[in-house]
Amino acid sequence: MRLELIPDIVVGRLPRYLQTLHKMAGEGKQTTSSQELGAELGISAAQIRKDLSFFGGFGKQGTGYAISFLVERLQEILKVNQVWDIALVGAGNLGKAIAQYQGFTNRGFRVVMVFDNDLAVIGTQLGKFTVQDSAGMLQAIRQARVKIAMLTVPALAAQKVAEILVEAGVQAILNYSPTALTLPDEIQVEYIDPILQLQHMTYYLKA
Amino acid sequence: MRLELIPDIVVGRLPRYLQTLHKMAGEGKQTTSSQELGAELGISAAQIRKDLSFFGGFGKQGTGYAISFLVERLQEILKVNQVWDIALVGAGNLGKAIAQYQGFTNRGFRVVMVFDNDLAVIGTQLGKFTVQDSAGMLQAIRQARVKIAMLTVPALAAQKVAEILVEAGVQAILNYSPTALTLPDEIQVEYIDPILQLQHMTYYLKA
DNA sequence: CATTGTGAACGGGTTCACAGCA
DNA sequence: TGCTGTGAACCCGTTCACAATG
Repeated sequence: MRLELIPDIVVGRLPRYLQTLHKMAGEGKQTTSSQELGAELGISAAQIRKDLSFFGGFGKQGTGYAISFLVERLQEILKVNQVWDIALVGAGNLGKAIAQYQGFTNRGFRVVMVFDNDLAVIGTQLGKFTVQDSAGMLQAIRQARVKIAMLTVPALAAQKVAEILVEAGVQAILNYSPTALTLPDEIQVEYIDPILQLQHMTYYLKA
Repeated sequence: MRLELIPDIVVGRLPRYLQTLHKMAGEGKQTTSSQELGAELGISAAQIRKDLSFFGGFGKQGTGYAISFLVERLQEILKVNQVWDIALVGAGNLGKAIAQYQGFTNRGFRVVMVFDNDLAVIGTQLGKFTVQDSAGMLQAIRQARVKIAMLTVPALAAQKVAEILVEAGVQAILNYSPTALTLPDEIQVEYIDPILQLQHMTYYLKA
């Protein structure tokens, strides 16, 4: 369910703005303009101004936007001015890679638990995590009040696992399994499937 | 560059149709309707019919679409009725996971070479690949006429590596690095960045 | 004087509704 | 009768253009 006081497509662009602003800040820039930000992202200046104006007048005529100020506003809007705990389900190759990924920190997220149902994997150490038995997943997630999960299980298991996650109180799922999930409207679901994106590109390739 | 005889947004939905049709075929179904397919994907029936009609009349009034026939047509349209070779650049945690991923086969893709610039990794075995020195990347890709690359290198290296890939003749890049790439218009680029998708979802979460 | 914020114009994607056909 | 294919209507996101302002 995405209640649309603000168009969802606008919300979807905000993280990209934030990403580029972080990069600019890292380069020591203090200020930017809708023009400059747009050029970096391949988005029109007018669109960036309009998107930001949904949330308030963050800029100054003549000078543009103060980067650090805009970063703070966007973090507030996206609710990433806090750290969200994430449960990772599926400790296969991909799950292992994600569990060890360092890039979540400082962007509002951290993995706090890893589950699998494979006896050969349960109990093994994965970075700083011990892989837990997914039999106890519902309880563990509910108790820790984790609201976000990443799903890296085989396609056939995804729907079932997702339903358990929802029952455990998870409100947002990032699904790496190549399957569309059917879940209640109020659950946020995003998909990552490299094959879909590759196939999109091959359409445009010369044989 | 995406020349628009067919709207790009339509092309982007075709892989999803294909994915669901594959699943239906695997369940033994022979036929489906725009209604049924749409329900599965959360897309309106009218939209599916209109999308498909850009490419031809694939259905039959009264009965719907023959799944195997539609799968073949979509594979043709997306040019995945062949196997595309992929070069993987970056043999870190994520690159390793992708190199060993079994899901590309039968969807039109296979990884054929893996590169890295880290001396500690070059020469090591990664599934059935030996990690090659990225110093020889340009030559190797050019010689093998590889047209698609996946990028799993650190953000700061991504732009530079992408430029080498383009020089080597790569026409499509799937970029897992959290950076926007600036490349010639005719190069296809798609991005995978879990943080952008997580931040999109947190907007809708209750604190 | 550069650049924002925004109402109005525009364009294109989605939905509607129905004719056509197995 | 059931479902496709499609022109027309509709809706919504993007671009335009300019007044406002530091």
